[in-house]
Amino acid sequence: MKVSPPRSEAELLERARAIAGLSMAELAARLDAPIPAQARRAKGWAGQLVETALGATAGSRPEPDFQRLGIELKTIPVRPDGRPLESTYVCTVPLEAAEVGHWEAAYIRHKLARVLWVPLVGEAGGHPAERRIGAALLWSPDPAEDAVLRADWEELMEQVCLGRVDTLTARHGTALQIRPKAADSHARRRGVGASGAPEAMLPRGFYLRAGFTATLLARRYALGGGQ
DNA sequence: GAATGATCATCA
DNA sequence: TGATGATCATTC
Repeated sequence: MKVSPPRSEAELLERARAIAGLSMAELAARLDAPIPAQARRAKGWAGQLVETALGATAGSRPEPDFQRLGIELKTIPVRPDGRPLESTYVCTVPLEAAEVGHWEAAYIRHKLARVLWVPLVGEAGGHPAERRIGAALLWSPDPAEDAVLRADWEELMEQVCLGRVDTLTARHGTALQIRPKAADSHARRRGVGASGAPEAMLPRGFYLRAGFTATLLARRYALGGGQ
């Protein structure tokens, strides 16, 4: 089944409302999509299905999911109490010095400028198909959140630029962290080595910590309704 | 291969 | 139990 891109923010939010309350199994049935037999084979399945249902366009290209609207779509697994089960992948970490600029122009900042969060409610360890689609939240970082992200990004990217990627672990950063992001631990990309010269290294990704996304998802209740 | 979509498996 | 590092599927 093919869904056309939403023409407006209102249309996107209406579509998100329309699928809220469905289980992922029910959404899969509507879209005539198969359900992976094993949970460990289903990484990314829910996210891609919700993309299809809402009419996202980017596929695996480095573009916003809703290009015309400048909105990024993120599904996020949450417990029934609303707390995220996992951290959230954002984008690849630029490992070559030439790619690094300043926060205002950073790709990750662009990517997080406007995000439609779609919670998928379920228990830890449950099959993704059993999760239920929650109420979506269209979010932009407030000044405090932007400041936190910026501070983390500057600290982390300084290390990258200095060729200290190998000393960076997921323990750095209060909201944003850097973790491996690859098919396996043998994958290699070009980056700034310890000597300052280009060197092959493990690709990394930026992830939002669960504590950060928990707070941002909770904001809707604090403000009395979100969207 | 490298980007997207993420969750799994393990250990502190 | 939660966080870290490793891994899985799909697309371009």
